[in-house]
Amino acid sequence: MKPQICHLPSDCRPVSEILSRIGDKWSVLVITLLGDAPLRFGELKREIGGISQKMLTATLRALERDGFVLRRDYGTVPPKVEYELTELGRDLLVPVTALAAWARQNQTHVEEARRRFDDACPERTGGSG
Amino acid sequence: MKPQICHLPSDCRPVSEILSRIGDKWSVLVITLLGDAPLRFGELKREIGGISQKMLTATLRALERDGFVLRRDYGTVPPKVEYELTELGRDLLVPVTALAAWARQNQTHVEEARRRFDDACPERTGGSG
DNA sequence: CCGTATCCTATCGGATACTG
DNA sequence: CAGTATCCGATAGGATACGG
Repeated sequence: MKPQICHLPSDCRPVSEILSRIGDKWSVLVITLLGDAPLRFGELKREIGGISQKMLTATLRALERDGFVLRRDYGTVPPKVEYELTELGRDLLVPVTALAAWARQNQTHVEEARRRFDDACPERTGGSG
Repeated sequence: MKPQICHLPSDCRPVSEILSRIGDKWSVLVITLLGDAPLRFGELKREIGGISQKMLTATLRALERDGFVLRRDYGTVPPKVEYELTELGRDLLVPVTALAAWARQNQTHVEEARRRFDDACPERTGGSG
């Protein structure tokens, strides 16, 4: 997810960067789960229940690359790999948790707004006013 | 833009929902700009500088639908349409701003982590080999 | 058990042309 | 100026098969 060109004050670039990263699909989910406790690959997959190996791997790789997640390979047979949040990851968890709290608190407002919009929309979408 | 099925505790669903919405591409940018002042369509487009009409329209529609943005059509010729944050939108601005602040503060840490990762596993970064 | 590679589809998102 | 419709490339992401 390239952050595209941006002519705005310094606010936009890092924010779009982070948002594109953690807002991608499963990242917040993974971060939240790992914020609770370190988990193995399979445990994460089972907990999430709906993610493909490919996406879980990609998500973890990206998170690891960004320094949010630490991959701990025990090098055993059968393989055992544990993932845990780094300090940066736990740090990120704070504003993410705040956003999560907001989302839970205002969830119904958003849903109502959507219903209102969808109800008003078909009569409006043709013209303005 | 579906949030997919999710078997997790109540945390994940609304968060993924919100994150998928505002983390999509331009939404945070638009919200941040409108958080400063109401703006017309063309002003937004010029300020962002890199967004297409299609995407700006889509982004604003989605934001309007979710109740974050109010579309004010003056019904004049030539057309004049102003967009501003609703109360819900301004409310959302709070955790988003917090995340933005975090992003700015930790931007270098992330970049360093990426460099470290790319330096440590050059053969894995590309994915194809 | 922990991945990787490939295929395939849906969506994202830009460029462009057109309307009112 | 504000917005829509269409075409097109790029990417996200699931299903599956294969490998250590």
